[in-house]
Amino acid sequence: MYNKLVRPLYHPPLSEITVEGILYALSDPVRVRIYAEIAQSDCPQICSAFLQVDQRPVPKSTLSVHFKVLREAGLIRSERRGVEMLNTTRCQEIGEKFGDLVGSILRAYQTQREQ
Amino acid sequence: MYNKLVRPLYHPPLSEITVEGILYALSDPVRVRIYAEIAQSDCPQICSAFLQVDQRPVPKSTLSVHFKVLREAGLIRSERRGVEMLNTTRCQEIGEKFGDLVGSILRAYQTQREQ
DNA sequence: CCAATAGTTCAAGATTAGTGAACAAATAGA
DNA sequence: TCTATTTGTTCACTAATCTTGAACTATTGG
Repeated sequence: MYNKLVRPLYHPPLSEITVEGILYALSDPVRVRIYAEIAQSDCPQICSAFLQVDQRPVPKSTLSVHFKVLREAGLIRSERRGVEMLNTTRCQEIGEKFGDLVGSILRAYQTQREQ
Repeated sequence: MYNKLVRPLYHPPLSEITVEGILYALSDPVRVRIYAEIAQSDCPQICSAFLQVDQRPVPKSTLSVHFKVLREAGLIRSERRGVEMLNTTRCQEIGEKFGDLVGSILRAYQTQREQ
């Protein structure tokens, strides 16, 4: 009956995380919003928490792709719990490698939103 | 004889410069290389200085597009002098608006290149 | 089991990127 | 004033990437 397979999620090791990958992932307004929300929250966030971003609906297939981009850029870690996915940031690892890169991106977006 | 027109170059005002535009522009390895070179040089750089980037040839139509992306993201200013274009960064203006965003991106790329 | 829920995959259309060839614009030299 | 040369832009076409509805997988609760 079923013939499609859901492949296990890929999380790149720190050595494979690149600046271009991070910048690309965060150059999309919806993706930064998602990332920023996960980063500032103290508990893991599930994907479907973002079916609306900035009052706009995000189709769930699109949302799935956004999470994949963030994950494969090395920005987040996704872990299945039951029927949901728990998403957390990998900001500590990235901080070790790239210093305050991600922090200054988030601050710049914050500044932009305030204007 | 001629029927195509070269439009004047557009430089967005500071108010139109966005974080997403900057991240997108700098998420391309060739473009950051160009930008970094312009930023660290004390004299304006001409476009054709980058017909080779990282030992690889860059077609000049492609190069023209890269400069356009950097320019329209607000990262550089291009001024024609004679037959050449002089390119300089707008890092001071951007710094006023977005703090150390661009600096930390360049540092992260530098770190990456050293590994 | 079955229904419900959360997320992924696929496929098709839309959008964007890369580039060779033709062109534009400026200049230097005759 | 031509003409050749140099630098960069524009166009048009192809390739690559993005978006998203529909179908599917996976897990759980009843």
